[in-house]
Amino acid sequence: MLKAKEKDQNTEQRIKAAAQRLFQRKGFAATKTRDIADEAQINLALLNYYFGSKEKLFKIIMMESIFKFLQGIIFVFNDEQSSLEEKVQQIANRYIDFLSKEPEVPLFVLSELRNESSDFIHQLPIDNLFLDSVFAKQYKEKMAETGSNKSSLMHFLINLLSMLVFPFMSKPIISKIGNLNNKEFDNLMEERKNLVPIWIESILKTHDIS
Amino acid sequence: MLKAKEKDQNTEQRIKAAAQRLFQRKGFAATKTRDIADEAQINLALLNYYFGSKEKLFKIIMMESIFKFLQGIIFVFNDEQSSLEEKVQQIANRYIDFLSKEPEVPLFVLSELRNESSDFIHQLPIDNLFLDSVFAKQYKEKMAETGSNKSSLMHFLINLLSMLVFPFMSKPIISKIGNLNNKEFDNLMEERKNLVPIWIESILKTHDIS
DNA sequence: GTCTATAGGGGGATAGAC
DNA sequence: GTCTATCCCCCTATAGAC
Repeated sequence: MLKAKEKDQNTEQRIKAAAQRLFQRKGFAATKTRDIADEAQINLALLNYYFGSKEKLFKIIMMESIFKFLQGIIFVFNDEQSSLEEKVQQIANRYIDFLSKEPEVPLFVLSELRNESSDFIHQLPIDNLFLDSVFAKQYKEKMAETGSNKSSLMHFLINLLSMLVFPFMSKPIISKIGNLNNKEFDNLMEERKNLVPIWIESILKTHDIS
Repeated sequence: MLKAKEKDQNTEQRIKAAAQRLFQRKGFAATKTRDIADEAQINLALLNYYFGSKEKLFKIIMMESIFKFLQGIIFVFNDEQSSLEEKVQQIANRYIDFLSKEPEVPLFVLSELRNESSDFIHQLPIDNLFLDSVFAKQYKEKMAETGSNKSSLMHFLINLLSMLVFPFMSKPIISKIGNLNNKEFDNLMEERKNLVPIWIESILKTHDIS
């Protein structure tokens, strides 16, 4: 099905939009070029005309998805103006908003990434982007009395991302376990925008990270 | 490659073990029956002889994986003897141990589950298993003063599972961001056995879940 | 740029010998 | 139970007309 705003898009954009939906929903191997052509309502041959091959098209979608996935944090990490607490709130807002719109992205990225043959990860320019970030520096300062090390910093990041991203990935199970319909699930996620920063703060105050 | 202890297994077991490794690592669509036959070092025709079809074999692996994934919590939920805090510690121990051995399970289960056409979820006997559990009852009692509702209970469960499961699913990205080798990553996970229960407790004491 | 037709190969499954 | 040989569909990709 074409979405409303895609009706006047050109062919290339239509193919990309269709490919994104299908790849993200079903993965590379389960998505057939015929499905993409149908979804975009274009002729199958046009996929190769514009993108060369299924794999090339996939790589484009994957790189864009990874970028979106990291976008939520990368730009916030090195903001010199905001405090650590403000950064946490920023990240929470960005991720919940983003994932409410595109909930399939993290599962898509991570499940295609697990195949070690795909070396998307090594291409990413994030080598010490986090460890040397303003975010990490502010964390160390805040934890100076308690004594912080790399482990505690990583736990901090893991906890933040876990609480924001995992619920969207596990939506089917969470909804089933909690007997939630879509609206109830969305409300729960919206609540987490404010709750996660509070919880993260209370974890930091625990001071038992040693 | 055959693992050591599989050398003396019979053919059926070998096929299942190989199928499990490949399905969990690459998913249904990306796994070829020929790959499974090679991995198990058996003749391709034997796969159909024992299991009928690729899909039937897959369903067996999937049901077993889902069971393993839920096993970590289901049996703990309704233990009448242990306190809520003990249950949290139990779940942390079980999940970290299990996921350290079989880290691919959650990503496998969740990525195959997202395809709504697969109705594995509806077959699961977990309808009000959690909401009516001893675990949930104990949570309500503990939170009685603060005032607890279904939302806060679900947030509690989501936080617990997130902090335990997500880091294993995102290992490639976490390792890359934190510049961690496998040993460092494993150590970090082992630390979380004790840390997650502490953090969960400090979140509960926040009393800002409203 | 867009279409039809088809090449070419891969992959699931089975027949039938042993 | 295990093997070889093979069927046949489906999928990606392309040639070539318009």
